[in-house]
Amino acid sequence: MDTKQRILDEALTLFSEKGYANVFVNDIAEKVGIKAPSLYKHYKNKQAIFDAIIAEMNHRFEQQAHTLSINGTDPTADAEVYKNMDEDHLVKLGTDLFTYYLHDSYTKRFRKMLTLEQFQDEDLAKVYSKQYFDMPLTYQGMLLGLLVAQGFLVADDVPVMTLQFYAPIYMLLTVCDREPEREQEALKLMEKHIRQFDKLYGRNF
Amino acid sequence: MDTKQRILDEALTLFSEKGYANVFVNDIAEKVGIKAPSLYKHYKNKQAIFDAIIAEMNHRFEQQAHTLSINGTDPTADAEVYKNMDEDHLVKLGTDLFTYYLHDSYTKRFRKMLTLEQFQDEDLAKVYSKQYFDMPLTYQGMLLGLLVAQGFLVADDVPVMTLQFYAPIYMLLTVCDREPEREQEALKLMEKHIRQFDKLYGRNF
DNA sequence: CTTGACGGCTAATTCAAATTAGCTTATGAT
DNA sequence: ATCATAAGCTAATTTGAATTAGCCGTCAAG
Repeated sequence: MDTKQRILDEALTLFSEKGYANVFVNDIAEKVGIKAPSLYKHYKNKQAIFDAIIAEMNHRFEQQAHTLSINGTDPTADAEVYKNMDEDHLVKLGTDLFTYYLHDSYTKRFRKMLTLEQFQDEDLAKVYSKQYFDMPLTYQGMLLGLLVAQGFLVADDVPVMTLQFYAPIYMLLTVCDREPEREQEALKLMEKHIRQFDKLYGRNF
Repeated sequence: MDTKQRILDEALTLFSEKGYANVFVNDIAEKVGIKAPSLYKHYKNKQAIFDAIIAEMNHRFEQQAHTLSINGTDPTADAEVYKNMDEDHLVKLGTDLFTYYLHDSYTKRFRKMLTLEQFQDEDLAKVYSKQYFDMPLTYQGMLLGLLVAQGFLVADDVPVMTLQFYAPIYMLLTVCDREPEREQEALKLMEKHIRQFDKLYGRNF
């Protein structure tokens, strides 16, 4: 990886741990293995580093949204997968989602950085909500909607059902971001949550 | 309110909006209506202001925990209240909880400040988790447990049920902290969530 | 009625962090 | 071969925020 990219990488790590204002260009340079003034050969200033990270993040998010919407708007593709879904599959779905979000290096650092910067301006607030509230609800809503269509789940209000599926997962994720040592506890609770969710929605009510 | 307290108050407001590092003692002084150096007549330095806020927060949290545990460990008190609970009562319970947490000035500012500072050190992380994860689950678990005991709800795993009740409320709260203009949307979703929750747990499964 | 401490002010001072200046070396294109 | 550029370095410089020094008015206790 070239220096320019490594700067973004190390800066992102630091920003996600301490927040923009608590990171000094010196810290970033040190991690990269160069002196602070050399950073300015690559970026105009500290803010430009932050902006570049946000730009890259938006780019990745867009790609992700694009991918999801391609898969998502082609019900036949997913429908096959979920044709004979059962509780264990649903648990795996949730657990994989959780584990991916929790451990994927970019995902994790972006999320933590956004957590710390979300109140700085409206744009960041919107990005956060979109990425961790609206999009998951939309996407998972499509999946769960499929399961309803398949007769695997029963619900008269899919958006609310989706909220009830996702919110506990989201909440446990934020706990683990803060206290990584609680991951096992969180995973256990999550599995119980999904099994219970399946029982609740798995039959008529 | 005397100056010493007003400093804490204005500082808390600013910290909750911009985070500790982005607030200058000058800003605080200005809000209080004095010059920066005068702050030092009341607090040793900027950090001491932050510490005093945390101390006050811990104090309030402890009082709250104490109050809750008094009411909570006396089932007869709450049992009466929930004897003839119905769906509308449950909606009111959740809505009140949500509205209180969202609008109470101290609660809101403490929560937002903790959100921004939660990764700074382990203590703050623990306080956050305790206050917004463990305690609500414990306390609401007791309430819901009572409703189960009354036969109003049915569940074999109360902790998971509680998570499913609380997590959506928590998540909608964080959305509103970030984008206050979404409050109405959030309230509507919340009401639907609770009604659905009641339907799900209101009969055997 | 005076004195001391409380709380405010202005004018420094300090200090750390961001940024700029200007030199050096390597390297790839002409 | 040389020259332009990229990318590093050290040594300033700038800036701005926190803090300290030291002065002043008020007021309550003696």
